[in-house]
Amino acid sequence: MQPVHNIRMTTQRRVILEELRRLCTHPTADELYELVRKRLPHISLGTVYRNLELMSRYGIIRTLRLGGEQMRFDGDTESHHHIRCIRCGRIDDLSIERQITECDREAIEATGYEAVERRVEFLGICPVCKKEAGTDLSG
Amino acid sequence: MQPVHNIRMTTQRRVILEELRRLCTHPTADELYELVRKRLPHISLGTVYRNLELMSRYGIIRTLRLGGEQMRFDGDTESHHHIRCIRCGRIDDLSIERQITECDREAIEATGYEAVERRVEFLGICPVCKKEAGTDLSG
DNA sequence: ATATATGCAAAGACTTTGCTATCGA
DNA sequence: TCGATAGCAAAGTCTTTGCATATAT
Repeated sequence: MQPVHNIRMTTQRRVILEELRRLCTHPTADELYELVRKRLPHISLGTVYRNLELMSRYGIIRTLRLGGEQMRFDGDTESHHHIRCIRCGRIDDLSIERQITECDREAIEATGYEAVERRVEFLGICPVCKKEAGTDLSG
Repeated sequence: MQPVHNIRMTTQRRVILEELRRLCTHPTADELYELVRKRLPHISLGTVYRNLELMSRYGIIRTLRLGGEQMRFDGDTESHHHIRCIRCGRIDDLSIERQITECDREAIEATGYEAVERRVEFLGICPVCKKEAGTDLSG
C-alpha cells in the first residue's frame, strides 16, 4: 500500500500556484480565477476550485476559512495569523505566535476538549480604509 | 430624525429568542428553525434568518461566523471565545480573555492596520468524539 | 496506455430577497 | 391605523460534482 500521491503537474495547476505565490493578498477562488484566466483563457472556475482544494490537501498551499466569508487561499504554508479589514475584507499577515499557551490549555481542558489548534483572527481597519474613514464611517 | 428603532416583539421573534437562549449549543439557523417549528409549525426559514440577522444587528444575540462553516448563533452576547470540535462541529464556550494585548497591538500596528478586535477560535476534539476516537481516527 | 485532470454545466448548500397579506403598538 | 413583519417561493452566492474528453507520465 504505497502513498496515493499521483499528483500531476498540469499547466493549470502550475499557473494557479504561480499566481497564488505571486500574491500576498490571500485571494478568493474567483479573484485567482480572473488572474489565471489572463494566462489560460479557457480554464474553468471548477478547475481552480479543484486544484486549490487538492493543493491545500497536500499542504502545498493553505485554505483560509475565516470569519464566515468566502474561502481565501494562501501560498505561504508557514504558521501565521491574519488580520482582516472589517471594511474591505482585505487580509494581511501577522507575525504572532500561534501556539496554544499553558493558560489556554487549562481553559480548554476544563471543557473536556482535547486541544488541537489555536486560530486567531484579528479584525481591524486597513491603511487604505483608514484614509477613507474621514468621509464615511458608517457600515 | 429619531432613532429607527421600531422593533416589534412578534410571536416568532420571541420564540426564536427563547429557544436560542434555552440552548448552549450555538445552533445553526436550520437547527433553530426545527426547534421553533415545534412551537410555531408555520414559521418559515426565511423568518428565522431575518430575525436572527435583526437581533444580531441590535446586539440582542451574536452571530458566529467561524472557520468557514455555516453561521451559528449565540444567545450570550458577553465577550467570550469558542472551541469547535473538528470532528462533529460542536461549539462550546471558553473563558479566556478576549482583549488585544500590547504585544498583539504592536504587531498589528506594524501592518498599518488599526486594531479593532481579536477573535480566537480554538479547535479541538470534544469529549463525545474523543470516546469514539478509539475506533476511528481518520477524517 | 491509462489513470488523472480538464471544461462545461448542472446541482448543492446555505442565505437573502421580493411580494402580498397580516399583525402589533 | 399603518408601518413593520410573516410566509412563501424565487433568486443569489459560493462551492462541489458528474460526465465526456484530453493530457501527463
